[in-house]
Amino acid sequence: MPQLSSGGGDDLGANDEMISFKDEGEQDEKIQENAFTERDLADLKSSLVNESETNQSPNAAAVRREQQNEHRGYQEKHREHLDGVSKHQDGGMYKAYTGYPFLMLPDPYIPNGSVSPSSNKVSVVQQSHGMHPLTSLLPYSNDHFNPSPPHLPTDMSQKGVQRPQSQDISGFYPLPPGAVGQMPPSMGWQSQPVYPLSSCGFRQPYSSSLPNSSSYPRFSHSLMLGPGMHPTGIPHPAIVPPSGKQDHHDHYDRNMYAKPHQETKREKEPKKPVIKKPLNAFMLYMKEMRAKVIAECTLKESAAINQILGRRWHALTREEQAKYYELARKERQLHMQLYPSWSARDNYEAGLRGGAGEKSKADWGKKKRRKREKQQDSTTGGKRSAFDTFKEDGAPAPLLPMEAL
DNA sequence: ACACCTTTGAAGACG
DNA sequence: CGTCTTCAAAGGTGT
Repeated sequence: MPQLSSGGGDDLGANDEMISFKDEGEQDEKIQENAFTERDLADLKSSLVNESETNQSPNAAAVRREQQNEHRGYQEKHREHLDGVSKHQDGGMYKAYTGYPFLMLPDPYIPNGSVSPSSNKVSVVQQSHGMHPLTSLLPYSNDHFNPSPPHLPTDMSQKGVQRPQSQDISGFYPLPPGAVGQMPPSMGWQSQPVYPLSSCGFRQPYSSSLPNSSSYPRFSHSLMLGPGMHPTGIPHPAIVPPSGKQDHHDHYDRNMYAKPHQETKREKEPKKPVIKKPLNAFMLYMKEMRAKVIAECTLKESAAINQILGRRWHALTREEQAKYYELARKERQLHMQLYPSWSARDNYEAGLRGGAGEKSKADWGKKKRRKREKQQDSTTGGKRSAFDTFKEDGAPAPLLPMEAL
């Protein structure tokens, strides 16, 4: 991933977060050492963006309003952050984190898991069109976010490391090879509770006193047989019909099972189902928070919403982000177990985006060329970011975090 | 009908 | 090994 400044001063908290998850031991010290500095840089950059960024989109005003609100909140958070840093340097939070991978989440899916059904407090801001099944793993209440000592085999995401059938994962998704279809109903892809969206008061939505998720309707996967079905018989959100562009109502949305017209269309074109990439931490965050932002900011345009979400992501504390990184890690593990032979490259070649099925190589090349041209416009040479947006808007270019120091 | 926009992160490709 | 590229989601907008 292109970084504004690679090396010593990581510009964004997200990246060093990943380092903290991925590396053990030696990284630990570095991270504790740099915990404040890096975060501070991220804060600095974020505040720069909030203060000066302008937006050319039709929703620029709303985005700016959001920025201002966020910035106010951010300043408060920044004060708290100082306390947090001292905690980290005491060997608290990050000591516990360095043992990546770790599982600190209570398991709402395991019938006899560590969390009783009554304590299955899963606070989910439900989108109108579905919820990622793993999102329910998020213990949004900080009370439940309790980093525990790692008890997983070390870094399963490392290449060359054999993918273990980790107990943790098999607990979530008891999927021994060849027996993956025996997922207990409580562990199937379920519909998620629908909680009312907040108003623009921007309250913290993650109350720990949430209704028992068992009181919400569930759909056992036996009801979900359909195009999004893994060959093993397990429906998985990563599988989408090859009809091209993904239905905006998620493939794991219960509504997908009530679209016979699409069904007939698929029957006409029986193609190999497409296995999508597992969602990363930010994607999971977006999925969860999108509805909230829409409600608060009365925005609908995804591009604008994503800008806001990007800023909010950076405004999150490490602890808050860690929830999503952990969730994403589980997502990847699950994905690896369900589709061991899948590679992200499969979807590169399929040319899924926009997808009327497979794209010709010429189209694919065109797209690549366009992207290259676009990136050449950017002085950073990397992907556009909120930071880049500034520069295009003619505002004086902000100092890069390192330059600001 | 479909590409684009916009975000971050993961992973593959490539020099 | 470092950098670049693509794709995950989303839905309004533009062609």
